[in-house]
Amino acid sequence: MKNKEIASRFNEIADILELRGENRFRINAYRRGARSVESLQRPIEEIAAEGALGDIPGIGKDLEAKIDEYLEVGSISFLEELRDETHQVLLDMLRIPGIGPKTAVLLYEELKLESLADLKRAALDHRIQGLPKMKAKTEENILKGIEFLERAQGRTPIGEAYPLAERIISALDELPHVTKISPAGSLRRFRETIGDIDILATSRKPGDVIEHFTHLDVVERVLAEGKTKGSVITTEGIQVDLRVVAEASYGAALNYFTGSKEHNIRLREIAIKKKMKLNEYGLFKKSRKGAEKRIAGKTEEEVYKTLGFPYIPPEIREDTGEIEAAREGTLPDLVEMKDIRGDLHFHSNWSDGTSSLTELAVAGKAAGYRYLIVSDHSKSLHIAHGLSEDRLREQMDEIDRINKRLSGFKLLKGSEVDILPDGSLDLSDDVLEQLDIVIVAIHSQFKMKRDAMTARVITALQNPYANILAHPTGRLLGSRDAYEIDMSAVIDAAAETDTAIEINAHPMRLDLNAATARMTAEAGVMISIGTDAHNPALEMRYMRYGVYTARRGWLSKEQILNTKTVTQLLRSLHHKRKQM
DNA sequence: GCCGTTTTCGGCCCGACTGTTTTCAGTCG
Repeated sequence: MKNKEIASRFNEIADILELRGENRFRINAYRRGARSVESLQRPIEEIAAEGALGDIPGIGKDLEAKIDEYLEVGSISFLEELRDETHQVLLDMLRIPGIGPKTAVLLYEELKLESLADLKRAALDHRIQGLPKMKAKTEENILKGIEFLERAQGRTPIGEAYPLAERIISALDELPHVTKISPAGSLRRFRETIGDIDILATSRKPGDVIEHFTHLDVVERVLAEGKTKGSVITTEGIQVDLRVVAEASYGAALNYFTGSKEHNIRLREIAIKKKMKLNEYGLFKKSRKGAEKRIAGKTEEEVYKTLGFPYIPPEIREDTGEIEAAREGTLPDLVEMKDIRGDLHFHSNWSDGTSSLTELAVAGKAAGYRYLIVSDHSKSLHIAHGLSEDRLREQMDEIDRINKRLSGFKLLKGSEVDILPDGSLDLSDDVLEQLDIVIVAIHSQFKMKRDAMTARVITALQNPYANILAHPTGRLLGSRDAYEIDMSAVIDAAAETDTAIEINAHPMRLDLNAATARMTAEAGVMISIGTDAHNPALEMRYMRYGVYTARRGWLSKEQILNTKTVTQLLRSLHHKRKQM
């Protein structure tokens, strides 16, 4: 799948054109094309093969030819020429916060830079102040920008960002004159990683709120402090932006600051066609005399309604079809936390978890669940004290004993069985047959060739007892890439063999991711959400990241295994055993 | 460079904050 490669090349073209001061609309066309290609739900090679590149929004004749060229020869000659004429340090400088194309070119030409190290040295030697429009402050900001770049590598996982945002929000919420406060941005859309944390509030005294915010304990450095907007870096190195708006604008502002940018642009374009104007202060209509009147803005619902749409939930505001679905009245009824009846991936202290079976039952019941699976590792996974077949039988007896003492709640007998390199399972069919639910997953030999890995997983799915494929791509956010595997083939096999695929809710996994989960469910495969918790006190709450990933994948509760009752769940899973 | 209920040319999302300026360009989201 070359979507990302092509998107990044279009963005690079845009960057270079911007450095050269080209027409900004031409630049924007490349950026729009890049976004469009990156957000495609399927491999661009497939679309090219169908001759349907021109149907992608933002892709016209020119960009289509460049995509074809890249797919055929692996490069784009136009970009190669641009690269030949552009020094790398110019592109490097664009990654420094505060430096845009104009400043980059000026610094490059005046200082004869060869690298970012040169720029840092120039700043330290005070050779930047004195250049046109550059003084001591500019120099200081450039140094800070370089430091930020060196320190803050990449984005923050939502599992870190969300709790931090909640702490800041609850601290600000205590202020007497803060009336409303909410997360916004990619955090509210529950993206798996967050660039910076956006928070929106309403207050009669916006300046006081901003001032309080910039003096919170978690603040290490203040980047900006205005009348309605404050921006800080926390001690963890995460940027947090706070905006304070008036009550009458809250809905419009929440919509604006939640994004995505692509979604917002679509909404604004629609507003313009309806002779309206949408900004963060509201939705406005122009009178004949040219005066503007606010016709919506207090709530998001009001903004969408006045534009002629139903409410679109934040998690799907990515311009991947939600505007069209809203127009046609076919928006999905997204799964919610309250629909979840149980956790379908959990470890006890029989393998590498921290808690006893009884403690699991107590925690599950306290969380309001009706069931919770015990899915300890199987024998091959020595490092996690995987259970032998005898130990697993003992555990099943113990679960039976505990269940007799419970009412309205059930521990399910499960196992997270290793998929061995040849695709066979680590436990015999005799034992698997006695389990309520069999999870299969890969924990070894990650570096197999793509075809072999795909065949390995498909073989496992063909076992009549395999119910759920867990963390199917093996990726760990920020530390390990997905292994080489053809997910389209795996999804097809799951559909054929009546096997579910997991959204692993652990915030460092989120595997399946939202886009693949959407593809999977569209193929008619059931999705299971499991926290993979090893410590209930800390990790059970990860369920929300799984549910929000499902929402980002457009899933309704009918497509999620663990919204079913125990009876429905076991009946649907055991259907496969009878079939095969 | 793309696009069309403004349709093959002439538009293209919009405003806050900063740092340098005396009225604004650059950057960011």
